[in-house]
Amino acid sequence: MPDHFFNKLSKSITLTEADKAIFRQYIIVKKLRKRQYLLQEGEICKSVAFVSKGILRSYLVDEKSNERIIQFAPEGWFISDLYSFVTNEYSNLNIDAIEDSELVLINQEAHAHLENIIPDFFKFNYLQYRGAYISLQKRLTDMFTLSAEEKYIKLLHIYPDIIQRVPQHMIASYLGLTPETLSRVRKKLIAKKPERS
Amino acid sequence: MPDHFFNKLSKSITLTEADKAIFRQYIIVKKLRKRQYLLQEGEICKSVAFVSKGILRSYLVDEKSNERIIQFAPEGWFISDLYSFVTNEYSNLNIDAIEDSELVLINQEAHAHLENIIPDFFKFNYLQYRGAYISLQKRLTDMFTLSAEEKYIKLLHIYPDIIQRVPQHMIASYLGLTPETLSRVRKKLIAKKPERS
DNA sequence: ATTATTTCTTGACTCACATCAACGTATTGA
DNA sequence: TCAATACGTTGATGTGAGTCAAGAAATAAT
Repeated sequence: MPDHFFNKLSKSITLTEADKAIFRQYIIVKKLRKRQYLLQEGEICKSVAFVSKGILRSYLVDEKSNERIIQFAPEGWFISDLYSFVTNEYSNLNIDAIEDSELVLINQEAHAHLENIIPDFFKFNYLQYRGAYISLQKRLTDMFTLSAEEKYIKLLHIYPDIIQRVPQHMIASYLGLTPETLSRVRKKLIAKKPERS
Repeated sequence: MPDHFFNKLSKSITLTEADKAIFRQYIIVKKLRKRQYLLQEGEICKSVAFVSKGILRSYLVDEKSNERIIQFAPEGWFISDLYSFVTNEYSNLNIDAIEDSELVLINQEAHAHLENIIPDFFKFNYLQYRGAYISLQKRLTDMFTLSAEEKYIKLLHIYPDIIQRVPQHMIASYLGLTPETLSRVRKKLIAKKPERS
């Protein structure tokens, strides 16, 4: 089951068979049904999840109980509330499955231990965080700079796959729009550049 | 001059005198006058800057030639275009000094080399990136969730020092507001809760 | 199969913030 | 010291996206 996970690691670092054997001792494979929570606000985020199948989302719920999606994680991605994971503070994020999914979980102790005994795993996380920071910065400037339509088009180019798989109102939430606005944006776009059949 | 820099590192990792001696071989101390550029868009970001005195900003300029401030870096902070620094692609960011400033520069080669020979420096950067990612995520959700007034109040609480030192229109730009809007927000706030003398 | 639930669309209306424009006040610099 | 430039305020007006409400389509559940 964790093959997909090992493949992911192998893209950035060198993993020996011995390393894999160690990993297997510490990781937990878990399935999640659609709509099932991995983390609920108020809990402490005890593990990082690698998605080997399916797709999850992290989001927070504001005072008016609107959901704000922070991140989608389809297969090959990691998801967690890093803040809570690192500080052991209560999370204000929710993470749940959008489709039936399969995960590889690494809990706090395992994560720290693995980083210690497998230096390349430490390096892997270094690269992950650095990369995540860089892309989040891009996203932030886009959110500032772009109109609703431009945001949607950009997402369409960067993650066409996610747009296919995820309900439209979640896309809207991720982009910081209302479902109504996104619906109108799409209508306008379809009028401009009709679907080829 | 790089004392401030060493202090900063020492807060997260252990630095021996030998380590410091190595650092001194690789770092460059540089002064920047107010309004002077450290990086201009179209260049490749060749170094990471630690601010030991003064304050810098990174920003991008959109089609309508509005400035969008990404980050302020007062003393004790790092600034660079990490994307360009890591990938060697052309930067679309500008970095300049808001006040006369003093920097410690570490260029790409030095940075990579120092990470190799001083494992704790590697660890330090790991922590930096991780922390930067976490706080950027908070900022992103704030930008989505909060009104102009709430954004300003939040900034006032988190970085009161920066608000004191930086022209108001730059605060507006950082918050994704126009100077006019910020001016009106402040007027309203002062009316509500008058300055104590 | 048909009810229930979730998701998407459309229209009418509102509003927070942007834009445009003019002017007052600091700061800076030869 | 007196332009010049940078910075901040205020008012009038515009607009993109939100809100509210109602119904249509699609999906899921029994």
